[in-house]
Amino acid sequence: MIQITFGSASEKRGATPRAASRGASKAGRITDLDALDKIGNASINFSTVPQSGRSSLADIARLAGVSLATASRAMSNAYGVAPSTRARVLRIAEELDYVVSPEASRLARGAVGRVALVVPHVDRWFFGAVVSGLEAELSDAGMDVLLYHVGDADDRRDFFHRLPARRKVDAVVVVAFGVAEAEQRRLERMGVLIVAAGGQNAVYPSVHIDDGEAGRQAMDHLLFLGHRRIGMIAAVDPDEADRTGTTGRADAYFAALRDAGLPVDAGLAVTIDWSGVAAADAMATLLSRRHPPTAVYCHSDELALGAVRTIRRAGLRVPEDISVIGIDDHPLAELTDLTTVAQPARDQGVRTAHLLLALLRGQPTGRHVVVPTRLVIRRSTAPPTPAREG
Amino acid sequence: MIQITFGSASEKRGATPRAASRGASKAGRITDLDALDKIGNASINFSTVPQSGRSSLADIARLAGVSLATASRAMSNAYGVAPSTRARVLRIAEELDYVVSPEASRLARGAVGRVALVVPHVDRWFFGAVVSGLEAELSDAGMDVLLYHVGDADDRRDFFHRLPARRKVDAVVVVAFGVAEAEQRRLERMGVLIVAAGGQNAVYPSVHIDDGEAGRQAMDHLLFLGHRRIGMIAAVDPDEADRTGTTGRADAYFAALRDAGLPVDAGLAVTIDWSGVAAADAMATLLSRRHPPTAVYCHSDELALGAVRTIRRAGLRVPEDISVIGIDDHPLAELTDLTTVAQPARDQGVRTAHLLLALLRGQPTGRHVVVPTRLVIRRSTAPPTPAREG
DNA sequence: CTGTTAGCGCATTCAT
DNA sequence: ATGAATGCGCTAACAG
Repeated sequence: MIQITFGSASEKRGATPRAASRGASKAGRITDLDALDKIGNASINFSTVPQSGRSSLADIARLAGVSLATASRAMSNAYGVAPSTRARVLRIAEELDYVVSPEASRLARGAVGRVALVVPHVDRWFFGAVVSGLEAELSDAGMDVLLYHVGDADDRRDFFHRLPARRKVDAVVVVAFGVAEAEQRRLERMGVLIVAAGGQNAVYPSVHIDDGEAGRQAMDHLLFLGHRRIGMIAAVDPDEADRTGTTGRADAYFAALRDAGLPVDAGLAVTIDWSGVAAADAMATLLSRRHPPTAVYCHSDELALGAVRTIRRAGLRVPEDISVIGIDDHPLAELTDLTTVAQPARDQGVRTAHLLLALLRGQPTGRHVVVPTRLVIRRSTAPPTPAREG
Repeated sequence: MIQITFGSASEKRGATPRAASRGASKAGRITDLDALDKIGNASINFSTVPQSGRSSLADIARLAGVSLATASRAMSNAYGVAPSTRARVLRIAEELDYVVSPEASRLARGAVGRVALVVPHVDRWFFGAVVSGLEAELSDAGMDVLLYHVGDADDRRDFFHRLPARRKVDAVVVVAFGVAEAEQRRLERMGVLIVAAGGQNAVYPSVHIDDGEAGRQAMDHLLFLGHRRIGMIAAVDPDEADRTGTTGRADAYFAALRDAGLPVDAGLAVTIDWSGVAAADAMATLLSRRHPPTAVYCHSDELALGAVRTIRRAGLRVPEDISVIGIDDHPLAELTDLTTVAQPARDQGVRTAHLLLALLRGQPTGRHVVVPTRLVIRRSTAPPTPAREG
């Protein structure tokens, strides 16, 4: 027979039941779900649908003819209960569609099994991808994922003031943003594990790319192609001014120029916030120089696309007249033939989750994971045209 | 009357404490946080950081010289407590950095104050934007937001099998995807409110655009420009075959053609999944026709960008040789000068949250909200070139 | 307005 | 292996 149970308790019980259900569901999804529906109740009418979890452990215990304690053990502990008893309890629970009350369970146990994700922009690709990776691994580990979106400075201030996740989670993941010192202290008052995903953050365990290296790969590619007058469209998060930010991408620009023995033209580096349209404007600025660059290094693909738009509108071609390179390997970079330095986004989320879980379990682990980036050459970069080099 | 409130008690505490802290924060964010940190403890050393919530309501009550009940009331109820008493309790709580235990509170209260977001792709712009809107409104309302990512068919099956959110939430929001009938039955067993965001879903209260109308706007624009041979790159979610899907965008294509008295060339409509690279391939297919279209209507901006890439690689120009239109108004559509039918993404999330909250409070409300779309003309569409009309 | 008293549903000692 | 008894921290009657 199909032997499935749901809810938090069942999640800890080991693989047996789920394996069984998978085995029994070869027939396909729909059929499978239908079969499940038939367990315990045939009627599907909405008003008749038994609301899961309307019964308590006590009910189960009574029906199974065991004590509350035994029922509890049967539901959660791997041993300490006779196999036959356990089976009986589980069956009853199944029939009643019983689910343990997470509130009660957690209250009694003390643990919470939840983690908070603090994200500045869920709607930007990179953040979404990181969150996606985090969610997958964390929920696989049986944890619930709470989402906190701190878009603007107000959200942010409010979050750190109120710490709404306080006492609700075992850990918090700050996704790709720097945390100011004062904010750090607030965070620490939560008394929970803190890790950073996708942002260089020395104070917390973290996984991130090496921004300096990524920038260097972009710049070196441009230099290798023969460009000597390279512009930069740099971005900073307006809220990050005083934080442990990632200036690595900007530093790389100057370092690469210096190492190549090239002069730095202050007029060729413009700093904006992370906005494509701002980048478009910035590109216009660069084109207004007496000697515009033959190539532009942008801190992200989105910025790069903004630059490309302006270049095209000016009647120039990419890459024949001006080369453009970004960082990220945004999905649309492939569609827009943009050369870029790829960073694994989802993977950073996945790894952060692993780091987090290891830390939570007290397993030994490194505090920082650096994931590699790599140059992806497409059609937005090429050697400079002699005519324009002058 | 129904008198429901959500969130942990401390969140409802009224404006007094927060107002006070805000009042003291005129000096700026950092200083402000510093000030907060100083309340109750001066030492910041990590090992000395008082873990918030290590004290219980009982402690507060004792220190404030009141009973547990009064302390509880002071923390959560708006009235029934003498202002002076309440102030005292609140102050003590503040000093001890006390936070109510959500588990205990919810266990005793019965309510949960949480909602689950079920999302197929957090890393795609539209979904991220909807989630962003949902999160903002829901957390403003004091609700916690649980995220469930059901990427592929396996995730999906697993979610509906296990219903991991069972008993953990007051409501679930399915973000932009159809729910098969069998899945509906599973969902309903959760016995909670279900609403749909950003997807046409007749069975649940929902907010969405009119896909047929959106498609019609795109097609009509193309027709108005004079195009007679229009291709379509249609997309369907591979997992959505048997669900209450949105075929509206595809239907609009045929309806528009019919209304314009134009013949339908089966070879000009190709259906793929929601992938830009697949769209690029599809465009190649269209270009391989004996009479390629002079304009292409794509079900999303991402698909449109894929089409544009192929067109350009073929040495043709957009829009001179072939016009391309999408749907969404993805942020990058602006940067890539793509003409499109804009749909409000974040706003759909916001409105869904409002709908959800109203429903939860038992307030009267319509079951379905349709948000408008509008044509955004950029530079990827133009009248057909006579030479190519042949 | 405030204090007393029961639970909320479950996980754990202890016993047996 | 199982049962009885406590307690997790808080809220909601119910008195006073």
